[in-house]
Amino acid sequence: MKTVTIIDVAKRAGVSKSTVSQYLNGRYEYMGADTRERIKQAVEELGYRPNTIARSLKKKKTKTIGVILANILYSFSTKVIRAIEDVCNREGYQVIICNADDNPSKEKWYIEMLLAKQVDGIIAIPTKSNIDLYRKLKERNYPLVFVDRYIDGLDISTMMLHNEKAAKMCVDELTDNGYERIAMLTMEPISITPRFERIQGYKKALEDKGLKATEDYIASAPLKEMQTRLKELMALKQPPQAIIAINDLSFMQLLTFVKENQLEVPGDLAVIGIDDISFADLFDPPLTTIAQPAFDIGREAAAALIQKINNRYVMDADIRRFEPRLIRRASSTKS
Amino acid sequence: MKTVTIIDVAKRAGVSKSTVSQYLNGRYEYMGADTRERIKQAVEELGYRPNTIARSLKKKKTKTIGVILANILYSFSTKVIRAIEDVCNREGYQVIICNADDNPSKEKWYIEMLLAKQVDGIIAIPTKSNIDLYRKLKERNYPLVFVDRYIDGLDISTMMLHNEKAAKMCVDELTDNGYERIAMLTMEPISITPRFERIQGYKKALEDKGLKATEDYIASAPLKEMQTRLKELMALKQPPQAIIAINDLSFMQLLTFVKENQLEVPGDLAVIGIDDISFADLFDPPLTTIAQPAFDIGREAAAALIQKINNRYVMDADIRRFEPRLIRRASSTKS
DNA sequence: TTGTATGCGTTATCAC
DNA sequence: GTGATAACGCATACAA
Repeated sequence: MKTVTIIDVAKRAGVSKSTVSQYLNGRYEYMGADTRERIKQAVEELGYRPNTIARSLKKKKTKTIGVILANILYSFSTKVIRAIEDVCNREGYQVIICNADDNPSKEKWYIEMLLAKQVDGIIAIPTKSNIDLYRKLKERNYPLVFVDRYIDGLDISTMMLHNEKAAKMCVDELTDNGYERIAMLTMEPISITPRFERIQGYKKALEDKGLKATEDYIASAPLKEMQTRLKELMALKQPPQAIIAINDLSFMQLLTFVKENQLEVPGDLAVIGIDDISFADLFDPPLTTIAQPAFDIGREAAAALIQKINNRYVMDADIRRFEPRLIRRASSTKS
Repeated sequence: MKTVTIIDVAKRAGVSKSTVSQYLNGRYEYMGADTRERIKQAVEELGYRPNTIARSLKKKKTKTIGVILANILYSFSTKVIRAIEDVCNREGYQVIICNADDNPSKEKWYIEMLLAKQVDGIIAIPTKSNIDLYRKLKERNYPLVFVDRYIDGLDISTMMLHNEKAAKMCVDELTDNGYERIAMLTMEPISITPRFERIQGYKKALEDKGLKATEDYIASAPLKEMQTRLKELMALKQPPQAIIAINDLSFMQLLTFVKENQLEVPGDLAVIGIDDISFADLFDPPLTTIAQPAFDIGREAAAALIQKINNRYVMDADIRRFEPRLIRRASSTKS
């Protein structure tokens, strides 16, 4: 697999390699029509393919970006990635994906690798632990965009759901339907932005309605222990009449609990989940959800990153909030 | 963001860049302990990061692979990608993902880009249309592994489900439960490997059981028209008693149909689906599925590719079949 | 219009 | 043990 270079093409076409380079970069003004044709021929005959690596070394642009996320298996991440890849493809960029698994040292390793690979920019769903590294990049003016999670004091543009509003939508939908004892189910840790903000929004919304937000009703647990946690929650003297699942994974757990305990929804318990799970319509009864515009978020993140790469002006410290959307189905209606 | 190079490190440490290079590549035998220490210092103080691009240009290895698939939103692809990324990460490779959307020209464009980027190898869920390009790569001995789909006459190692067996499992499960009129629901086109083979397996399995496989019972349609197609199927003089969904997307359609027409499962209609959908346990009744080991497939694909890259012996023309697994739930039991 | 020379940041081959 | 120096494949300023 001997590689054919620009020199081979030049020889074949009987010109110098600069001329070929001109041709390859579309600067046709600088050559005769016949030369151009000869080069075209030579390129085809030799099956020549420019070596992007060499070009990158020279131009200091790789036309590649890196995306660091927790886990591509999460449907939000998958959608974000898909949207990012779409706009990148359109702009001639390619994307390297990195599953950091919410592991700071893995995240750090990926950042280092991406930088060593000279990627033109990075989109990340960051953990809080590499804040120093991110800060250094920011100081160097390195193109960087965050998604889903905000890191305080870093001033990096971030694309995220309007989490408080999403939680408020849940609460309002339930109170409108007459529910008063409303609990929230969340995964741990609760410190990451979306969970934190949704819990805040939940509390505020309850207060707005003149309801008290007791800590008892905020049920947090790691995924594996969620069934136990739910059992405790429902064993309170005053068990909730409705539960808000903070994201799709929690929602799955909640539904499993409902099913195993043969609770009637919404009769025994109303439920509503943030994130639009694929089978919301298929469940019995259909599930009310708050959808977040994952594709929009991904698209805008990619667009912003590319703008930064191109050195166009992008307001940094710019947290863009995306609107949640209530999809009303039967699981939250009046019982 | 002025880049600090190996030369800066050399100056700082008071040695030549060759020595630094030695150091960076771990050939410590060729230097004194003090030099080594000085270089280490210099690297840290300058925050030096080797430029992988330059290294790649010299070594003709990028430690990067490309993965071309139809759509990362499909759960099979997502799992495969995740597994690939895992083993690549462990081996120091990074992965560029490409959503070709089953569009041959997009696929071709991605292949060209990946080659231009000098990726060390490619894993693809190929369309049939770029067979010539793939053949050329194969002839050049370029590291290439296929997943999910087999291309006849190309002799490229392929990792895929034992599709016929999967279909047979469905049929057997249903006949064991007394069903005789068994239909199959599939997306179009039916020419791609998994669909084709599953349909074959379905036919054979029926014959094995002494049942006739009528064309009437093989319902194929694009996703959007599947509801109509199902209506037709169920309107036959002899409608099926059971339907096998050929993959998760078809299965979703089938379940939607069931729900909208308030059919009782498995009383009115037994159902079973290939691919393990996430809510199989949550549906009412729980859904019998045939799971395919997507992670294993991805892992083995990546392992095989890396072996090829390292020039270790890999049997090509080696189609590795992975075992489907029946997860028996209520939707296929005796009515 | 086309050609020459130089550099991008590394690695590798040899001298010293 | 260490240091020049020549590649790697391409882009570009400048000369012709």
